[in-house]
Order: sequence, then C-alpha cells, then structure tokens
Amino acid sequence: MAISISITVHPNTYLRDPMETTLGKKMIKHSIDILSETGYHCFNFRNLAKDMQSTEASVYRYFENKHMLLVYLCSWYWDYLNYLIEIDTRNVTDPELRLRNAIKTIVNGPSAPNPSDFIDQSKLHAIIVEHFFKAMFNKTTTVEEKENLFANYRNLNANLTAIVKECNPEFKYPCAMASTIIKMSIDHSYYADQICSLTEITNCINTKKDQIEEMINYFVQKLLS
Amino acid sequence: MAISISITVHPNTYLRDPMETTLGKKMIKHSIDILSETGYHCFNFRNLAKDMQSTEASVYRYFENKHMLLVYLCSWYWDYLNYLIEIDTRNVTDPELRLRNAIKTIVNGPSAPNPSDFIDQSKLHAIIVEHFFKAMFNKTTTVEEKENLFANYRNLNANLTAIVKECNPEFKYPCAMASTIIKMSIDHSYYADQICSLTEITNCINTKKDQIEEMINYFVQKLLS
DNA sequence: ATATTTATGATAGCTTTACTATTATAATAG
DNA sequence: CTATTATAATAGTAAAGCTATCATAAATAT
Repeated sequence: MAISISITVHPNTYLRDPMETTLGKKMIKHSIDILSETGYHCFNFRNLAKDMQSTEASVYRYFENKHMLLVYLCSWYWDYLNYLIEIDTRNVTDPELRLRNAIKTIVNGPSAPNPSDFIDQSKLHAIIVEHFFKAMFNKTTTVEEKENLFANYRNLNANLTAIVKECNPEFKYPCAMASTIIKMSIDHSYYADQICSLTEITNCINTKKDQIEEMINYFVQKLLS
Repeated sequence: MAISISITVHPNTYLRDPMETTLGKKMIKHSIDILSETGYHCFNFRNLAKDMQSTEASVYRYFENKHMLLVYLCSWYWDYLNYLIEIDTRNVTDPELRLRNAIKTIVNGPSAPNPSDFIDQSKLHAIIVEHFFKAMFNKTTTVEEKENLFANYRNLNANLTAIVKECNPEFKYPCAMASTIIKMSIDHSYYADQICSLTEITNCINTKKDQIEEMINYFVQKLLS
C-alpha cells in the first residue's frame, strides 16, 4: 500500500494545478527531464509541448510562463524536503541531533521512497541547485507576491531557524544562520562542479555530499558553541 | 591631478574593450542606468542603443550579448573592490583588523572617490546585488570559460581567503568562509528588501549596511575563535 | 596630401521566443 | 442526451536576439 502524503504548492504559481490531471503530471515529468538536461535557457513551452506530445496552448493553461513552472517545481521540492525533515527530526529530543539530521537531509536531498513516482528526485535536486536562487532573485510584481511564491522555502527556513534556536537560544542570528546553511548546501555543490576555486569541496561524485555535510556541521558547531 | 588606477577585466567578456573609446564608456554608463532601473529582463541592446543614441549594431561590436555585458560590469566591480580592499588593508599588520576592514569594504561597496567618474557606483552595487550570482550560475560553454569570466571574483575570494588564513591557520575551510562572507553581504542585502523572513536584517536604508557588517563580524568572530 | 584602414551610423531583415486566439473534437458531468 | 470542460490543431502577432550591408566620418599610414 502506498502512503499518500500531500505536498502543497501555493496556487499563485500555477493557473491549473498540474497534480490534479494526468496531462499536468506529464508536464511536470517532462519539464524536469528537459530542465535538468538542457537548462533553463534552452527550455521553452514549445520544446516541452513537443516532447510530451501535447501543444503549447495546453501548457499555457497550466502555467503562466516557464518562470512560474520553475517556481512551481522548486516550491514542490522545498515542501517535500520540509516533510522529510519533519520525519527525520520528529522523535529526536536532542536539539543538536535534530539539527544534524536536518542538515543531512538538506544536503543529500530526497533519497527516501518517492511520494510521486513520476518525479525524478535526483534530477529535480540538480535543477534546484542550478536554478532556484536565480528564480528567487528574479523581479516579481510586488514583494508580497514574492512571499507567496517562495512560501515553502520560507517555511523550511522557519523550521530550521526553530531548531537552531533550540540548540542555542543565545545565538543572535538564527534566521540568517538557517538561510546560510541551506544556501551553503546549494552553493558549494555548484562550486565544486563549476568554480572549484571558491570552495574546499572537491568534485568527487561519491563523496561530494558527505564533504558538504561535514563542512556545514563544522561551521554550525563553531557558531553555536 | 587625478590618480589613474587601472581596473582589469578579462578580454573574454568583451569583443572590443569599452573603456578604450568614448562610445564604449557611454555604453557602460547607459547600461548601468538601464539595468539598475528596469532590471535585466527588460534590458536589451535595442533599448540601450536608443537610450545612448547609437545603434544596435554598434553595441554588438563591443559585446557578444547582454549577458556578457553584465558579466563585464560585474567583473569590473570586483576588480575595483579588490583594489579598495588592498588599500584598506595595506598597512594594517593585525590580521583580524585586516579582515574587519575587508568586510567593511565588501559590505559597503565603493564609496571612496571614483576612478571612473562616469560610473555610478551605487547603481552598480545594486546591479551586483540583484544580478551577479544569477550571472555566475548561468551555463557557460565550458568550465574553463567560467574560470575566465569570473576571474576577478575568484581573485577577490583568494585574497580574502589569505586574510582568513592569517587570522586562524587552523580553520579548516578558509576558502568556503571567504565565499560565504561575500555571499552573505549580497544575499542579506537582498533579503532585507525582498524576503525579509530570511534574515534578521531590517530594511532600513540608513542602518542596513551597518547591520550586515555587524552580523558578518559576529559570524566570523565565532568561526575563527 | 592622398590612400587606406577603421569605427560608427543607418537601415534592413531573418530567426526564435513568448504569448494569444480560434475552432474542432473528445471526455465528463448533470 | 445535453451542457460543460479539457485538450488538440492550427494560425498568427509582437518582441527579442542577432546578422548583414553599405555609406560616411575619422584616424592612420605612406
């Protein structure tokens, strides 16, 4: 029996909820494939429609444009990650262990059984590393709109902040620390692959994530002691 | 008498060096104006040409495309910042003070007398905050190409890494720390304006930079002690 | 001083992307 | 069985990104 968990994405990201139809799910699957292979720049709704054997007009009924589709994917990812962290920390009383577990999940990403089998988690993680912060730094109509579109990320950050506070209530910048932890996990993964002179992490496919996890724990331990 | 300092930008960023001609300088000035006002998305060579009363073809003789022009601007900025840091730390023997001074300059950006009076430093700084890391996370042809295009940033990072090492030779990740310091200065400036729930920094125009400086020093002191 | 090179302006045009509109057909709900 | 809704098929517009050509002005070489 499959356990159904529900990932919630803010409705402002889509025009029609892709998870409610087979065409929508197909759209998500193919978007992840194309984005992780060709990157954001080469990805467009014409390609996507062709690839999934549908039409451009149909895609436009689900998402306003490709930026919003990317925001949707990211939002889905962060909510799922948030759910995984909740599981990993639920019955752990020691706050420091809770934080370690959370960091492990943030760095390694989803590796556990998949709630939506049509979503390739490792491809999605690669998309997040390469594109999430670009998406977040994009101009939106208003600041409130940004708060909506990135609500799931903010939520993850808030939960991590709470754990940091438990570890050390005296620490002055728990919120900044939480966002820095998440950011380091993304940035250094990218640096190791692309601009290795910005990090001590080496581009070794087998150990990269372990290295990053170890590094972040090293930082955290110094900061919170 | 004006003291001439030379800012060096990697030739791969441009087709013709804009600083060598009056038209090129005009191009840079107007690019900074448009980019800081309308953002990257609305900026294109047609607008730029119109704005500076030249032609699209002329702009294309200097830069391959608008992405490269942005990379050029960023590269110029980092080299200038590097130069400012060198001045700020030159005759300072205490490594901890050297680091504090460097952080001050990184956070506050260029405020000293201007080497190129046609460049509006505060506008350029705003462009860096909003667009630099998006530019860096863009796909390039090869990894080597990325090393070239972002050489000035890497260089700044290397210099900051050296100072960190002086402060504490035992610290395991001086390079990661340097890149994190620079990144925090950018990110939290943006968060304060746009997604305030990700930082303790408040969006107060008068104190924002001071707050960020104080925060980074707080982190650094804990990490290096 | 004249010839030659080089930079820019003026203009045109092509290709791709982003997005919208219209109609027809298939699926579903009442 | 009718009404509604989702999708497919097709067409088309506007803008962005980029290239090409030629004329002219300025700088440089001979």
